[in-house]
Amino acid sequence: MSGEDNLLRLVEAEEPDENNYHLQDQVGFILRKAHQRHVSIFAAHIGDLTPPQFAALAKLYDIGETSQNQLGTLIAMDAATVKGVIDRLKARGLVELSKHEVDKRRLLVNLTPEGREAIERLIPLARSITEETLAPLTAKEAATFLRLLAKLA
Amino acid sequence: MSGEDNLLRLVEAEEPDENNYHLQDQVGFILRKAHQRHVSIFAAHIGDLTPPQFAALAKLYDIGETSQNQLGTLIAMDAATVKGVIDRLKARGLVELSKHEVDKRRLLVNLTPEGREAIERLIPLARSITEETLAPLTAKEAATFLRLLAKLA
DNA sequence: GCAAATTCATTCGTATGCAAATGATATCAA
DNA sequence: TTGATATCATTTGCATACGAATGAATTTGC
Repeated sequence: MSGEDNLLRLVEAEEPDENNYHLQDQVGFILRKAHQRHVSIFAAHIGDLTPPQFAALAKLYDIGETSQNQLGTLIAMDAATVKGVIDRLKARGLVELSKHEVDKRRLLVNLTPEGREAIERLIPLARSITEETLAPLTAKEAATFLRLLAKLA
Repeated sequence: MSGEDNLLRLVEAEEPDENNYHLQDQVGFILRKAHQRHVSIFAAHIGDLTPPQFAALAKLYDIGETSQNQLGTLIAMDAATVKGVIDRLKARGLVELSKHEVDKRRLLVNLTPEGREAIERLIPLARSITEETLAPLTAKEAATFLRLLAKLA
């Protein structure tokens, strides 16, 4: 029956099933899809800010004023990407920029009062986003997943 | 000691540690970093093709000719994104386009001989990429991780 | 103390990724 | 049959993401 059909198919294909490549089983492909799903959940909860923009605000709220480059390192963005993100946050009045007094290469970034207010308002929503993203897993599975995911990141 | 310092810090902050928001512990942030790492590994092994371009070729190799829209569904890309990917693969001679005889809305996509040759050459490299991406995990952890990741994607 | 190397930031080019609007075609339903 | 819907593809606009090149400022090494 099914087994014979599979055997026949494999013989016809002249290669065992293990040698076939299934895109949908590859970690990179699934990782990309999981990330897409998260971004979609994020957008449904926080429509007027992207995850990278939120990350920048949350990190500034956590550590206070820092250089654009240092901020990029902390939120895993290269220099070109972080510049664009900060430019857009600045245009919306959520962060302000200033020059480092000593090291003239550095551009300091800090939250404005509006930015602080925004991030304080958004953090509860971010908790919901995390919760919804992990909703397909049990609490135990979610803990395991986060532990293993952190190892890969 | 350390315990007293922590207590003091929490009292000063006037909130328990559980109420703090740590960006680096959020699933979305780690997911984004893990995806970035995978893309970087991919680029180190396959420099002249991106993961989405590879996904398109691999899926066409798997299922044969299909419409651009259907291909997008199978590789998790919206219509606008898949168009750009296919345009670039076409410009490189790896896929060819044709009109559907019956349904004039549809644009059929198929591998060229060069595209077939390319994907056959690249699949072994893709296996290495998967392996390297999962390298921080044991075999058992990797199996668990893929199972849980699939639930989220 | 000075030349070399490094760091910080910017700019350019290319490639996803998605929302929204549009046009062409096909299907459904009254 | 025809009018309303739905599907397929394209285009535009915006937002990451990163490599490479550039320039300014700092640090290192000798």
